Formats: sequence, C-alpha cells, structure tokens
Amino acid sequence: MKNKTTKSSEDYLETIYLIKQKKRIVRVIDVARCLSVTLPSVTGALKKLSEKGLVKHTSYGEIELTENGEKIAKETWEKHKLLFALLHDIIGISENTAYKEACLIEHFISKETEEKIKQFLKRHKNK
Amino acid sequence: MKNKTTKSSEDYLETIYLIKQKKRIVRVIDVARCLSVTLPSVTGALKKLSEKGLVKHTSYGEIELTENGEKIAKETWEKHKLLFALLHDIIGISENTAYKEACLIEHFISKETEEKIKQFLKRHKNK
DNA sequence: TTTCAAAGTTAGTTATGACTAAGTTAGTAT
DNA sequence: ATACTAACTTAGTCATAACTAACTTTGAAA
Repeated sequence: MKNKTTKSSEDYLETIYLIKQKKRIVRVIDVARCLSVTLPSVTGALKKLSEKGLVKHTSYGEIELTENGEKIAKETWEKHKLLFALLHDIIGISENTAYKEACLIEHFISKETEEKIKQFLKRHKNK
Repeated sequence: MKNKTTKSSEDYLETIYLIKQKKRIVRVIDVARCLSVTLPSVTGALKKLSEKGLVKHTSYGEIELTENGEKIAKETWEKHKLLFALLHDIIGISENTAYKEACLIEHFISKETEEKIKQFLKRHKNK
C-alpha cells in the first residue's frame, strides 16, 4: 500500500490547494499559469491524480481535492512555509529566491527535518 | 552557450570527485555502488558527461574528471557541506538524515542562498 | 597460457513528465 | 439561435534517466 507521491504530484496538489484559497473554483488554466506548464500537461497530471484518488475532476469541469489530496497539499504547503521562514527570516535570503527554493526543497525533507526546523524557529522567534 | 547541468550529472560528478579523494583510481563499479544504480546506468551517464567535456573515460578504463567537471563537482560538494552544517550542526538534524537531504537539496540552491548560508554559519560559529 | 569470474558495455525497454498539433466543448455576445 | 473564442482534451512525440538481458573485456589464478 505504498502510495509514493512524486515531486510533480505534490506541486499540482499544492497549487490547486493555494488557488482554491482565493478563487472558490479551480480551473485547468489557473493551474497551468501557476506552474508555468501547458494545458495538456495539467490535463495529463489531473488524470493521474484522479486515478490515485487525490483529486476529483470531470471533463471541462472544476478541479477539487479529495480528502487525501488535500492532506498531501497541506503537508507540502506546511513544509514550504517552514522552509521559507528559515531561508528568509532567519538566513536572510531574499523573498523571491526564498519562495522559489522553498518550493523546490519542500519535496525532499523528511518529517524529522520538518520537526527540527519547527523547533528551531520556535527557539529563534524570541531572540 | 548555456550548458545546463542536471541534478543527475551533478550527482555523478560529485561522486567521482569524492571517490577520487580516497581511491586514486575511480571505476564504474565504485560509482554504481555509491549511487545505488546499476553498471549500465553509470556507463550511460559517463557517455553523456564525456560528450559535455566533464569527464574523461576510455572503455574499460578509469574515470577522471576534466577541469570543468571538477569545478562543478567541487561546487556541488561545497553546497553539500554547507547544507550539512546547517541541517546538522545548527538545526540539530541527525547525521544520517542531514547527509541524505543535503545530497538532495544541494542541486537546487542558488549562489545567493549559498552565500547567505555561509555568512549565517560564520555568525553562529562563535555563539 | 588458458580459463574464468568480475567488471564493463551495448541494445533495447520502461516510466515520468514535459511538449506540439489538432480537434472538441461550452459559454458569451450578437 | 448562431457563431465565435477561450478553455479543455486527445493523440502522439521527445528527453531524461533509470532498468534488464546479453555480450565483451580484462586481469588474476591455476
């Protein structure tokens, strides 16, 4: 029952999740613009994500995350926020670079690392 | 003249560089074991790296880095060491996890980030 | 010097995930 | 109601980078 999520899947789920916060209805073109990919790339990705039970998507319709999909999206976004805080607030990397690199690194850090960063940030908040 | 190096190429170059520090002669099987890939994967990778002028490799012979190849290997390893110090020494992540994740993250950080981490570590050395 | 096992190569396959080209759908404007 | 356009899908291609199977080379032991 090992359902390994790829970097790419996590990116799509996270993007859908973030668009949903602002737009109520998420469409293929929104995702394509956010990720700088073409429409067919999104359609293809959604097909795979549907098969894995991570999104609901009817042809020409709106895109929604399933419970599992939203769980992964939130976890990924959580990592992103932690990494951004570390890179930007603590280490002093520019907002832009920190955002972009958090987006790349978020796919590679373990639960252990996430926890340790969280604790580290807590310690350094009141400094 | 944009010679983009992939994550995979960087891994091979870095591995060859590190083996060379210990073994004088680097062989296909050493690289395969280090990276946990098969021999044909290494042969294939070396062919591409040769074409890009990053390694010298004669059939059934030893593997050597060119000047350019060594430059990339050193840069990658430098990032690895910085990330390891950040993750392990500062944030407190276990040696094993820190090493593995530094190895993944090293391919995604910019010169800016590298510099900022270096400065950060310097500041926190005398603490 | 012959043989044989380990190392290495070649050829062909697979998976992922992007792309273009071409065709379909659906909703807005007339 | 019709037509038009933006959004979307389908089909097929390409690049990367791994893999297995089968064959070749090399060097060390007999």
